[in-house]
Amino acid sequence: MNKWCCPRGRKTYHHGNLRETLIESALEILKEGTLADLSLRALARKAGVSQTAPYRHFEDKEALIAVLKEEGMRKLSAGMQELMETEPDPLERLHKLGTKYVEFAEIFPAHFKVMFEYDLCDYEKYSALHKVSDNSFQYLQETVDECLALPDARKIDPSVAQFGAWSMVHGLSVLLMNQSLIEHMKKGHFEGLGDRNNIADQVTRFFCNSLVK
Amino acid sequence: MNKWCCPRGRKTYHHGNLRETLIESALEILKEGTLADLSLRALARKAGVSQTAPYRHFEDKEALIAVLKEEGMRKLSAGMQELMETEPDPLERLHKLGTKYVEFAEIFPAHFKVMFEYDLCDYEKYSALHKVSDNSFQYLQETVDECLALPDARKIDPSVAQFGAWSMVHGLSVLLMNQSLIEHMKKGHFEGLGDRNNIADQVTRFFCNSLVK
DNA sequence: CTTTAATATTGACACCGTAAACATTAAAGT
DNA sequence: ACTTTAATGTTTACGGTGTCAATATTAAAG
Repeated sequence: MNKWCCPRGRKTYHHGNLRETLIESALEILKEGTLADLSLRALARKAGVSQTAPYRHFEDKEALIAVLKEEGMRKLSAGMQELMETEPDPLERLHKLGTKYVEFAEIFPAHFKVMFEYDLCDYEKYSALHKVSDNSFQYLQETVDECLALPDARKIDPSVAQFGAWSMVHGLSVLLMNQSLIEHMKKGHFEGLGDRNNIADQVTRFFCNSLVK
Repeated sequence: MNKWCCPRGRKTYHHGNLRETLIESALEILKEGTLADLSLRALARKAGVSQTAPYRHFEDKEALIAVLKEEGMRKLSAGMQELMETEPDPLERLHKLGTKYVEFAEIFPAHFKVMFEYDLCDYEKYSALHKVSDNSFQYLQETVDECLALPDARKIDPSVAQFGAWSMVHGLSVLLMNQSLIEHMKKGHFEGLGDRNNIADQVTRFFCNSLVK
C-alpha cells in the first residue's frame, strides 16, 4: 500500500514528461518577458513539481538556457535554409535572408536575446549548440559570395562583406527590438522610414544594393 | 557620549560620499563582469556600508542602472563629438565615428551592454538619459547626411543610410563582443579578416564606400 | 539650542540557484 | 515472478538577491 501517493495533486509520482514541459514553459515565458523573468523554481511550480525536480533534467540553469538557444538557432536556421532552397537569385535571397533574420528577432524577441545575449563559453559542453549556430551564418556567407560573383558586383573583400551583412542584420534586429529606440525614432528622427518591417526591408535592400554597381 | 559610534569600522556614521562610491564600484564591476554580477548588496558591502544604505541614494536597482547608462552615453557621445569637431572630411569622419563606437564597446563591454541591453522604458522617469542618448545618434545622422551630399554620392534615402550606419556599427559592436563568435570565426570562417580592430576598420570602411560611387 | 531632514542601521520577507539526503517507482536482470 | 538498479521526484537547508518597515544617528536649518 502506498503511504500517501502522488505529491502536488498529480496522478503519478513521476511527472512523465517534465523535461519537455519545462522547455515549453520556458519558451512561453520568454515570449513575453526577459531572461530575468526566467527561473527554474517558477518553471517547476508551473509544472506542478518540486523546486529541485528540474535538476534531474538540467545540470543547472545554464544547461536549460543552452537548450533554449539551440532551439532558437534551429528555428532561425531552418527558416533561412528554406530560402536557400527556394530563391535562386542571390541578391534577392540575401535580402530575404536579412529580413527573415530581423523578423525572427521581432517575433521572438526574448528568444533572440537568449540566443545572442547570454554567453555560453564552454565549447566542449555545448558543442551541439555551436554547430547549429554555424548554419545560419553560413547561409549568409554563401549568399554574399554568390552576390559578389555577379557580373556587376563591386570589388569587395568577401570576408568583409560577409561580416558586414551579418553585422547589419544583427544590428538592425537589436535596435528594432529596443522599445526605447523605437520611441526615440518616432519623435524627431527617421520620420521617412515608416514602421519596423519597412525599416528592415529598406535597410537590407540598401545593403544588397551596396554589393553591386 | 556616543554609544558605540561608527559601524563597520568607519570613522564617521555617515559615509560622506556613498552615491559616487557606489557608482564607481558599479563601473568597476562592470569592467570585468556582466550585469548579473552587479548587486546592490555587493556594492554596499564593498563600500563598507549596510545592505540597505544604497536605497537612500537610488530608488531601486533600476535607478542605479539608469545612472550607469547615462554615464556611458555621455562618455560615448563625448568621444564622438570630438570627432565632429576635428575631422572635416565627412567620409573619413563617418569611418572614425564607426570605429569609435565599436572601440567603445570593446573597451567597456559591460558598460556598453548595460547601455543597450537593459531596457528602461519609463520616459518620464529617465528623461535625462534619453536626451543624452540622442546625441551619439545625431552625430551619425549628420555625418551620413554630409556624405550623401557629396558630389559622387550614390542615390540613397538619407533615413535608410542613417539607420543602416547605426545598425552596422551596432551589430559590429555586439558581434565582436561575443566571445563565442570570435572563437567561431577563428576556426573556419572569416580567416582573412584578422583581429577585432581590423574587422571593425574594414567593415566600417566598406560601409562608407557604399555611400559613394 | 532645538527642530528637522538626510543618511545609515537592523530585521524581516519573498524570491532565487543549487547541494545533500532521502523516497518512490519504472526498467533491467536474474 | 522477484530482486536489483537506475531514473525521477521530494524535503530540507544554505547563501545569495531586491526591497520594505521601523529605528538610530547626525548634519543642516530654524
